[in-house]
Amino acid sequence: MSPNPATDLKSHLAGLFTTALEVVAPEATDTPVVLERPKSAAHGDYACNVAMQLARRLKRNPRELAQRVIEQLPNSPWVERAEIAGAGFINLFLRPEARREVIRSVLAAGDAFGRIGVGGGRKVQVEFVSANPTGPLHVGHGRGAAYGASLANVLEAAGFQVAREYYVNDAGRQMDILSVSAWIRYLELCGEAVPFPPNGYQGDYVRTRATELRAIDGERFRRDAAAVLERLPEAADGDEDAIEIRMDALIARAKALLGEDFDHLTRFVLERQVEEIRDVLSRFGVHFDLWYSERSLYESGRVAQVLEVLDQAGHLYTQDGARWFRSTAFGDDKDRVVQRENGLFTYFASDIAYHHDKFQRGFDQVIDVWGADHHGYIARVKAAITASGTDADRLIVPLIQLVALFQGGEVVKMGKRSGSYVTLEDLMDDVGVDATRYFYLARKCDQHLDFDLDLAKSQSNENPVYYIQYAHARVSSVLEEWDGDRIDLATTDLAPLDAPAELVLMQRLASYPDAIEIAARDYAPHIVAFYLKDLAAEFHSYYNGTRFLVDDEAVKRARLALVLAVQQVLRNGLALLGVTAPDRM
RNA sequence: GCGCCCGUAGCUCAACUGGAUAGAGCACCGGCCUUCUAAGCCGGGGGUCGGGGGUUCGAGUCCCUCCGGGCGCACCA
Repeated sequence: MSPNPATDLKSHLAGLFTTALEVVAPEATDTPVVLERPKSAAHGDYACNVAMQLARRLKRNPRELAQRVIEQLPNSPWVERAEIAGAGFINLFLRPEARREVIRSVLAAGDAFGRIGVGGGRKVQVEFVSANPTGPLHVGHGRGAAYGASLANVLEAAGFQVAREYYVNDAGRQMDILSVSAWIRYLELCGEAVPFPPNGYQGDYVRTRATELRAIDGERFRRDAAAVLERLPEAADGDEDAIEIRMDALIARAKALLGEDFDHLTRFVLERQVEEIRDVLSRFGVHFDLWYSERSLYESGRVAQVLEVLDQAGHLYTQDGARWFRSTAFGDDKDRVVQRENGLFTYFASDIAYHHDKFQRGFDQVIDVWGADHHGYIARVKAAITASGTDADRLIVPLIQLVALFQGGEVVKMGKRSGSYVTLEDLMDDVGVDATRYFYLARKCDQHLDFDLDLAKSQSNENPVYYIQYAHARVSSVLEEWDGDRIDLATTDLAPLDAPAELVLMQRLASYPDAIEIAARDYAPHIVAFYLKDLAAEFHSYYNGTRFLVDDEAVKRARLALVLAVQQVLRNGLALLGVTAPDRM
C-alpha cells in the first residue's frame, strides 16, 4: 500500500481531467489541473477550476467549457458523478466505497498515516529558540519553541529529513556580563562587599549560580573587594554610558584577577544555564539533536576562515579601523562591520560562519526561526550566504511575532537584566504543557499574540485543546466499553457507513495528508491545529447523534472502525503539535 | 524618514500559495443527560473583511495610496 493513498487518488483524478482536456482544448493542454478540497461538503470531495482557467485563455464561456470537460471525463471506479457549480467549478463526488477506503488506510498505516513523501528525503535543518543563555526562557521564547518543534515534526511527517538545532550564544560581552554578575553574587556570599552593577543580570538564578559555585569550588574565586574595585571608573545613577564603561572595566578586572579561572567560572555558569534551559524545554516536550556553540566557531578558527574567504573574493574592506562586509552588493541597505576597531569580531561575523557551516553540513534547506524583532537582520545574513556562493533562497526565516503578556488587563513588562518577567516555566506550571503548546500554535506565527494569563489560568478548561483531547478520550471510552479486538476492525465490512455525518467524517480523514502537505509547504503548523479542531467537532457531532454500540453487529463494527480511525488521526495530529492524547479526562 | 509584520463578528482568531453563501471559539439568548464521558451536542442573533482606487470571469487574499497598531533601522547580541 502506498504511504499516501489520498495523493494517489488525487493524481488519478487529475489524470482524468488531463485526458478530457486533450479533447476539449487540444491547444491548451498545458493548463495546470489543480484539484482542491472544497470548504463545503456540499461541493463534493474535490473541485477543479480548470474550466475557468481555460475560459480566460480561450475566451469562451466557463460553464460551457466545464460541461464539455465533464462529457469527456473518462469513467473512473472512484467517481460517482461530476457536476458544474458556481461560475464553472467542476465538483467531483466520490462513490461511498471510495470514501470508505480512507478508514482502511488509516487503520493499516496507524501512526504512519499522514506521513507523506513531498519532502523527498531532503535534508532540512530547523534552528529555533536559540535564546541567550544569560537568563531563563520567557513566554516569547516559548512561542518560538512550540512553533519550531511542531514545524520540525510537520516537516518530518511530510518526508523531510529534519535536524533540530539550538544555537548557543555563549560568546561575547553578554556572556562576560553574566560571568561577572555571578562572580559578584559569589563574592557577596564570601562576605566581600562589592556593589552589584545596575546593568548586571539581576535575576535570582544568578544568585543560584553563585551558590552552586561556592558549594563546588569553595573560595577559589574569592578576591578582596578592594582589589576588585580599585580605580574602577565611577558611574552615576542614570548615566548609561558611564555604567557601560564601568562594566567593561569590571569585566577586565575580573579577567585580570581571576586569570584562567575566569574562563573556568564562565564555563561553569554557562553549563548550568544551558542545562536549565534544556530541562525546561524537555519538560515542554521540545528536544534538539544538536546544541551548537557560538564559542566553538571562534575556537575552531571558523570565523577567521570564513572572513578570509570573503576577503579573498573581495567582499571585505577596511574603513575607520574596522573591517566591513560589502553586503550592499547583495541587496542589503548598508554595509556591515564584521570586525570592530578594537579587533573583536561582531556577532554578525560568527553568524556568517555559522550559516556557512550549516550549508557545509549538507542541508538542502535551512530554517531559522527568529523573533520578529530580528527581521532587519535577514538581509545581511542572506547577503553573506550569497557572497559565499550559496543560493540564499535555501534559507527560510519564519518570523515569530512578539508575545505580549496580559495580567489583570495590563501588559506585563519584561526585562531580562532587571529579572522581572514571567518565565516559560511559570507558564507551563500555571497553564499546563498541553494547553500552553496549543495556545501558542493556534494562530499563525506572524500574528501578534496577546497571552492573557488570567484567561489561560482561570478558564483553562475552556481551552480548545481539551475539546480535541476530549474527542480522543471519548473514543477510548467507547472502545473500552465495547471490549473487542481492535485488530478485527481493520478488515471489517464498511458498507453500513452511509449516513451524512459518516461521509463527512471520512472526507475529513482523507484530507489529513493534505493538511500536512499545506502545513509543511507554508511552514504553518497551525494548519494542523485547526484541522484537528474541525475533525474533533465533526466527531463530537457524530457522537451525539449516533450510538455506536448498537445490537446490529455489522453496523457496530463499521462505526467502531470509523471512530477508531478518527482517534488515530487525532493522535497523529496531536503528536505533531506536542500535545498528549489522553484516554481519559 | 526608511524597512518588515499586522488590521476580518463585542473579544481571541481561521479562511488550503486569487475561487463558490467569509467560518470557528469565547461572550449573549433558547433547547438536549434513565442510553458509549454534558470538558459535549442542536438552534438563534451578531460582518462597510481599517478607508479609497486598480488588476481579474472572480479579491479578505495581488498592486497603488491613505489611516491605525507592533517591531526594527549599532563598530549590542
